[in-house]
Amino acid sequence: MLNRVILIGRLTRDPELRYTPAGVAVTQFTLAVDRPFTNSQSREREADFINIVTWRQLAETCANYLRKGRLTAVEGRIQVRNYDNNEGKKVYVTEIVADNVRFLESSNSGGNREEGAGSSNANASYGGGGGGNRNGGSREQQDPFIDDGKPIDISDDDLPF
Amino acid sequence: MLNRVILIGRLTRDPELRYTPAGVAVTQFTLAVDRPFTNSQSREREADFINIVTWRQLAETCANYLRKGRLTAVEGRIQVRNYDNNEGKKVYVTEIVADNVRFLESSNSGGNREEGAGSSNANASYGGGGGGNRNGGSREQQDPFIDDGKPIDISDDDLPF
Amino acid sequence: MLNRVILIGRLTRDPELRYTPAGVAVTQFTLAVDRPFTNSQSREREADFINIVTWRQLAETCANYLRKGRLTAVEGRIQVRNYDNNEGKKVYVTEIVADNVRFLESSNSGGNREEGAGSSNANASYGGGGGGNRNGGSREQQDPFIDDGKPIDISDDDLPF
Amino acid sequence: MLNRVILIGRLTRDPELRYTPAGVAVTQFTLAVDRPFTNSQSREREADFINIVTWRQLAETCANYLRKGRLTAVEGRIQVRNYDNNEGKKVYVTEIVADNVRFLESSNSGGNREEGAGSSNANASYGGGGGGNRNGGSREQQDPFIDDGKPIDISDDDLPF
DNA sequence: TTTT
DNA sequence: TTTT
Repeated sequence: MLNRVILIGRLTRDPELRYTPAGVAVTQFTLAVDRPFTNSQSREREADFINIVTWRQLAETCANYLRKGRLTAVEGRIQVRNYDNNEGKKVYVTEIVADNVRFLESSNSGGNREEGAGSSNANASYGGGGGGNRNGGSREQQDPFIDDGKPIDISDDDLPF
Repeated sequence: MLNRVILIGRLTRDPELRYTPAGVAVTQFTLAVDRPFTNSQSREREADFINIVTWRQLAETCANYLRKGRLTAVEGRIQVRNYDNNEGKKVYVTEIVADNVRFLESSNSGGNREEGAGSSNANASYGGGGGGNRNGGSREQQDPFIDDGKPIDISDDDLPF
Repeated sequence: MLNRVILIGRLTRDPELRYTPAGVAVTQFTLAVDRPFTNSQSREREADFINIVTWRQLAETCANYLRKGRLTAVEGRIQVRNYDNNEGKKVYVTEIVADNVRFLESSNSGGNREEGAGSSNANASYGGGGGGNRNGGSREQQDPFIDDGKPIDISDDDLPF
Repeated sequence: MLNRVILIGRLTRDPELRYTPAGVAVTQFTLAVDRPFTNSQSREREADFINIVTWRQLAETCANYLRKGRLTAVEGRIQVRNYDNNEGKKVYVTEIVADNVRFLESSNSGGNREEGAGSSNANASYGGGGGGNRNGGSREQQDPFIDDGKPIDISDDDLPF
């Protein structure tokens, strides 16, 4: 009924941009979010590694401007997908479907940047073009990301927008 | 670095209260949170089922007053634990460590209640006793909830408070 | 750069629906949000009274279904407007521009309801019609709500959507 | 009942640290938070200027490490105070009582810094010393900040912690 | 499988 | 494995 998440952390690697068969852009990345306390045994500060998914225009902006190590703010909703793995067992995947991403470090201010040309310090815009950006999402029965690289069996109808 | 989640949904079943070997109260429940859109194929409104964990004083209040079906608001942080399952494979568990829980329905206003005595419409207090309530949490290497019922191998030192 | 507010509280009175000269619906109400602690002197629990503004489709839904006393969740952004009062002094108004409102109590479950016909327990939908709902807002130089009742000098161009 | 705000913006000037007569540290600053859209007339991106208050340990950390222009994340609750001005009129002040502040730019990475010695890139810790940090707050009847500089009439009992 |  |  209400589902809102706000995170600030750093990308663990460069974002991955893909396209559904219907041509919809999807970008995934993982945010390392430091915990507010240190582990009582190791005395070390740990992090949670949280998977982020973005769709459409926002996906392309993220793919263009985010890089490993960059400090980033993400706003979105928690989504729990499930799919059947190769042993026929249900696997649950929790991820944040982002509808707002803020680049807190430009390409020349932080993070490690092995990229050739420095990218601009642009910010992700709210939503995309003419459509709502609140309802990005993916489907239930199958993990669109598990079949790495090959075209995936998703029609436009599967996407809730 | 910043990690905040706010959810409103309904309990899928009664909460489960346990105690660590050191006597720390832990309550778990699942919140069904309706998505803001309907599935484009089935035309049905789906929900995300999100696992919540609470610790200490808040755990006991939740166990006392929450019941299956009750509308509830939860505030907390996303935590990703992992443990090795019986096949030696790493399993990742995502859950919300709540530090604020609001009971939006009292025992006599909604939800289905098969419980004998009606419970009060009390609200969960902020944190507990004399300590901070922001840093509840569980440990990394082992799932404290997988070994259902039997005493579990967690010392007080594992708990970050 | 990022501006997000989530509140749960009760309406202090029935919402007020108006229309700008261009015909855009605006609904205002105030939420009483209990503080998480009691006043250290009076030992009483106090509340913050927070002004909410909604626009367009959401404004009409709120006007139709919300009533004084109802428990309500509001999601939006903080906005600080200012206008010159009749003494030529700048007055600052802080309010929440809501883009998501959840009715936590239907007409027959709580709040005081003097209304004749009971209204349904409908939920506010995300945004409106075909446009983005993220960018509701009001303008800077003049308070559209101060000139109570009479038509107000706002053209459609003033509204950022 | 639930009251949560998360902001990212830049300080409009250096923070101001004061002490109540009882010796409690209070720091105030203003955050300029860019709106997610441009003004439809001026085509310019505007900002909301939002007042932040922090108490105790967090107040001192903010005063030490924040400077004008720095990109900063703030988490807290909205509070509406009121006081009677010199004409006996009630004035309402809305501010964010922060319980978590994140320094997104260190002294050597951004913002304008006229300060002599570079300050460290420390982060505000969660809460302070031995006490809870959730319930910072200020009092209702009088504005502790209006009587600039001179000792102010607040006893410890006025402060809800 | 992880970031600074 | 799911709630209304």
